[in-house]
Amino acid sequence: MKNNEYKSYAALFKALGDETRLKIFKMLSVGERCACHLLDDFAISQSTLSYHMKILCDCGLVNGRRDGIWMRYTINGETLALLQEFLNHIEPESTVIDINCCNWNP
Amino acid sequence: MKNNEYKSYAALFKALGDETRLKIFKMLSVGERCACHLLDDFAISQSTLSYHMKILCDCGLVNGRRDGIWMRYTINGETLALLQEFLNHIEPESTVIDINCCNWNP
DNA sequence: TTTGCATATCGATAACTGTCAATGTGTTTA
DNA sequence: TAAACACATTGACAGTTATCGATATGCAAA
Repeated sequence: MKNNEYKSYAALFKALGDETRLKIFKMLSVGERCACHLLDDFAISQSTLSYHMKILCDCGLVNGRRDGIWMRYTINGETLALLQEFLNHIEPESTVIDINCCNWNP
Repeated sequence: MKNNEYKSYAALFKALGDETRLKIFKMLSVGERCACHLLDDFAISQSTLSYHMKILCDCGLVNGRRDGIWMRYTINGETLALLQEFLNHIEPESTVIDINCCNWNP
């Protein structure tokens, strides 16, 4: 994994690191949803919702499409798969000791 | 999933939403590592590393143990598994249309 | 083409974040 | 016990973030 790719993955985690956005993302997992209905589910203003949707879309986790006067949002499965893969590839080897650490003497 | 659990999961995502912390977490996946060696790998001050380790430990993603004058860190596999499970359970149903949305007329 | 609706953008603002240097705390060794 | 070392905490500060109200933009129906 190239070094600067961490920045991209960090952006994905950060996007989901806000409670409101995480709930929105989870809601989208059951299917396409329009902004007006998302707005009904949260005690936030319309401009704030738009701000959060922009963050989710900009990082690639969510796709938005215009349908007349409405915006309809869906999860971008490819980006989600990338993130799942990244996380699933982390397997903690808790038994491995850092034998090179400082003056480690077993 | 209870409503307030989103706050906990958001905290986990947020913890990994910083490039430095994400790299640290990935490094720990190969085994236990002490703070002094982590410090060598980043161009940050000792106090900043301590700040990041506190965030990773507080949310439960990382365990720290004192070993003499050193702190040795490992990934908390249980919390990681929870996060993996959360993310893996999100399966985008892109074909599902929000038929209840506004005045949808197919 | 004017009006009305849904959404995006802008400007302001309070709160939070990441960073450092300085200092405090806990542990080991001389 | 004193000194040295590793790490944590504190205070300060610049940058970022989440939020809102107001305004702009884009679309559709009248």
